[in-house]
Amino acid sequence: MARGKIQLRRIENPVHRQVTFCKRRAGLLKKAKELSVLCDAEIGVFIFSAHGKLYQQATKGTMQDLIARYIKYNPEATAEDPKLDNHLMDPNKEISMLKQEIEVLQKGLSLISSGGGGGAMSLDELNALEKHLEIWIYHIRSTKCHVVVGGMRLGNELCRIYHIRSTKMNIMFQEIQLLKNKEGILQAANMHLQDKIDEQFEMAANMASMSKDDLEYPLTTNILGTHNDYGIYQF
Amino acid sequence: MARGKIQLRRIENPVHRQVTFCKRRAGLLKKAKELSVLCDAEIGVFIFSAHGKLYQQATKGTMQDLIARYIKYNPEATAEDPKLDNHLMDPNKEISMLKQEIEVLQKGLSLISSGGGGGAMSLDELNALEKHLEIWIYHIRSTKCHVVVGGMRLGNELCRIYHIRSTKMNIMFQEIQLLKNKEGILQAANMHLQDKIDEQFEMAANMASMSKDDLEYPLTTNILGTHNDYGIYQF
DNA sequence: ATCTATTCATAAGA
DNA sequence: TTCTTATGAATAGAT
Repeated sequence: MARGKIQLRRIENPVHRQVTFCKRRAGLLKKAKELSVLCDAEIGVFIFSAHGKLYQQATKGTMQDLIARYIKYNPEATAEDPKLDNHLMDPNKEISMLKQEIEVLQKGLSLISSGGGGGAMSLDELNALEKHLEIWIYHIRSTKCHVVVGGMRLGNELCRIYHIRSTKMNIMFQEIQLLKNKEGILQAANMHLQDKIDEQFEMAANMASMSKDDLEYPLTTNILGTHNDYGIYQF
Repeated sequence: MARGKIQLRRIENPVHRQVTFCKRRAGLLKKAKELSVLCDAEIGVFIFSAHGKLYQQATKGTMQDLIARYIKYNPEATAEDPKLDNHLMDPNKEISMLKQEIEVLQKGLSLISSGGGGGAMSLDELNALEKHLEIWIYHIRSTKCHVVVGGMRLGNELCRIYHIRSTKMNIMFQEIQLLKNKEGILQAANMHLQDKIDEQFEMAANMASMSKDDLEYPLTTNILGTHNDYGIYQF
């Protein structure tokens, strides 16, 4: 509409698209407000960006009320939709239902996160978790979530701590690599020493007919085993 | 906006108002369609005229789906109300809040379960989970939702999921302790071996007058140094 | 409705 | 984002 007409199709350049989205979104909401004021109309607009973010405007009252009015306007159209039906049921009943669902979900989450906390979980914990996971998977499958975000704000402090943790984990990871390398070197050194001992044993045996058993130290190669034999986890 | 600017207030002349309503309504819906196409957004508009007639447009899918999406997203419903007391708030708003909370919980749980089948989580699974969490937190951070009060429960859930990272760190910490122990054992084994070699050397020297230098291996005790000499960090 | 004179919205570039 | 500016679009008022 300015400095060159544009085609009525998706703008491929992401930067241009984003800029245009900002401008036109503002323009659309402004137009809606103007129309509402000038002509005494009640208008609702909601815009989901490609990334799933919601922008909305309700020119009179709340969007909730507008939606209620919309649903009331053509009841037969929405009657089949169970999602919308929920909003028409008894509020108290629905609230208790939802709270129950939340409880199930919270149980699942707490079991998982606390159970995994110390490394190994007890058998009882595993059984309980399994049971809750089944319930929970049922809930997820029966819910079509095509919505990305719940509107939550993560405090700056939490974000900062989060990144510090990332850094610390990286350091820990390096540390583990280093220790593994050292382990490898020590194992090699031990084998070398064992070889030397064996060698010396041969010499000594040849010279004095000693018993070999007195000089063998399997500790160095077998007792520790390989690291992964501990079986706690794998990197 | 032509042949004279107009004031942004209700048009009193009913004829003018009706004409303007027709024109601008068409313009608004056209703008909505354009924005949707150009920027790949999903937009719903509904207009109730002063006399209660409904005009609507859903740029993708149906208006019902859009409303369902809106209801599931619904950051506004939980954002406005500073009152936290569940029992005193508007039932509709509470329902929206609870649904949002459920969504958050399901999201977190789905991340966890997609990785962990039914048993303890491996570190690999935790890594994958962590990656998902980062994306998730990114989404949360990039959402300008003014939700402050989503309630203690919502915050706690986030924290609980967040602490899965702690689980990973605990595992890493255990791993490091384990490696350090192994290092100590290996060092001790090496010293023992070195002692045995020295011992054998003495015997051999006594028997055959060999040079001690041929059998000493300082590698085992000095080259690696102690673990903390690497100085990367301290717990 | 249709027509135009204007005002508005906005694409492109910084 | 935000600002500027040249242009295309939308539309108020007349027909």
